[in-house]
Amino acid sequence: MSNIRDNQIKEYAHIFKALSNPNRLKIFLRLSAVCSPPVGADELVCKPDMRGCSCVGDIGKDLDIVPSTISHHLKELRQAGLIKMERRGQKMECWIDPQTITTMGTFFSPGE
Amino acid sequence: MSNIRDNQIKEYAHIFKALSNPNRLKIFLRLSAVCSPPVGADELVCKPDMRGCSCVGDIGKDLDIVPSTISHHLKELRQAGLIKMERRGQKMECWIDPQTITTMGTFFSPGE
DNA sequence: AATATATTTCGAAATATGTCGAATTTTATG
DNA sequence: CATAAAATTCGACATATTTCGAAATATATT
Repeated sequence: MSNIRDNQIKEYAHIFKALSNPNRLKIFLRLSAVCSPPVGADELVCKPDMRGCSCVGDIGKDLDIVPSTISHHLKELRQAGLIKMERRGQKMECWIDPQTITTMGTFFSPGE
Repeated sequence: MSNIRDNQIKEYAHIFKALSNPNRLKIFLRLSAVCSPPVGADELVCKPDMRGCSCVGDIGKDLDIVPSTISHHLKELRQAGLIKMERRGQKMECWIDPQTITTMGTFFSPGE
């Protein structure tokens, strides 16, 4: 009894759930403000003047949360489709997925 | 240690949490599609051809959820600022708060 | 290879959530 | 006033979430 609309609703609910935790929302906003998406297919970049901004450890220091918790939250954001992640050496680079943000923008303005 | 930005983040998180449950999201979308805000200060209206659309019982029948649960969900949506409610006789009229929707629209398009 | 750094995985514990049914409250009607 | 209809409140229970610390894994450096 679960049609397509039902699945879409679950997807949106998933995204909202990912943003429903204040700490996860903070992480999201931090990434939003600071990081840009990868420029090429294989190459990831953060804004040069903000190097290292998107790593687990640094986010954790900012928010005073232990790495294991940050890792968990990032996983949730990723599974909801809000961010992307890729290992770069020891560190884990993560950035906002602009696709999903665009989709969400239209959600709250169905009129036009 | 909680500044203004921290409170704003909590408010947004509250809104996202309200929409994070599939059933609550369905209720929200149903109200979105069907009801219009009150025209005057004291007068509430639903679209004429959809009369009765926003009552607890009717929503419950649609979603196959008992009234007490619907009531609970509506309370959450209201407390998050997403909907407004007012008694009209035995029934409870509820409608989307357009103010909050507008606010949410800007959340996902900070650029312009 | 040994050590250091960064992250993830794995319990575990406290708290929160979703849902129901029963009882209560509010309003309408005979 | 007695009964019916609609909604809310209250307990209860199962499940989910948030967070941490310890242990494991991945990568870099000496």
